[in-house]
Amino acid sequence: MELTQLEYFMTVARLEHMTMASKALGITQPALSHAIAKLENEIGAPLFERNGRNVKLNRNGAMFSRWVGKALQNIENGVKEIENGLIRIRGLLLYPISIFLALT
Amino acid sequence: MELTQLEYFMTVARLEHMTMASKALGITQPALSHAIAKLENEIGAPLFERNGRNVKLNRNGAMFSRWVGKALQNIENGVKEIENGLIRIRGLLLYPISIFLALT
DNA sequence: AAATCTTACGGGTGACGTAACGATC
DNA sequence: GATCGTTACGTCACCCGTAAGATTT
Repeated sequence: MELTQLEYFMTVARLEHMTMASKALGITQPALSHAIAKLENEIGAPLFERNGRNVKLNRNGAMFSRWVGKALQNIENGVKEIENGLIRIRGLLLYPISIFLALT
Repeated sequence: MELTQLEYFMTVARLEHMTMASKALGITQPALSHAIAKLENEIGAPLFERNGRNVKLNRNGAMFSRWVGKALQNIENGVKEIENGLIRIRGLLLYPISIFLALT
């Protein structure tokens, strides 16, 4: 299980449509279909209901998406916190002067 | 950024030692070193302090590890919830009877 | 010199794209 | 028959392992 898979999963979950999700993600739809199938395989249970025309989260998928949403949010927060803590001067990432002084 | 990278990161953060972490993860140490460097590159800032002899989380790494820990926990919870909600009969994953009855 | 991390480089696996198929309305 | 999802298959990128280099004690 990898983060790309999980982002694919969240996009399909939100749009409930493989083709549209694949376009939103910038990959082809077979690739997306395959990735979702692989994820379901790894989890050991299907996450969507297929009725031939569209896809929709089933009970497991709904539960899982809540946790995955939190996980992706946490990672995003972590990255943001680092980005906010640094300042960029002439292409170099440096600590703000205030923090630098506090550390020395 | 991928989940494997993040698990590598957490292991190195915990053990503060590339070689031991690589053994714990079952990969070679150059591979781990490379993976960590790649992660730091993607984030845009170093996450560890190197003093030639060992590695230790720096300020950014410490912040980031807190968020990543939460994220990995979230994903683990999601998988667990699915596993606990299902019962396995003759190789098939099925809802427990109680849930099945509640839905019908 | 021993231990540790980093850089260089080559090979095998897997993700993705194109094509063909299946199914539903 | 049009639209959408799945399966088949080949290619290219990337991860990892082996080897060599750099650095600290």
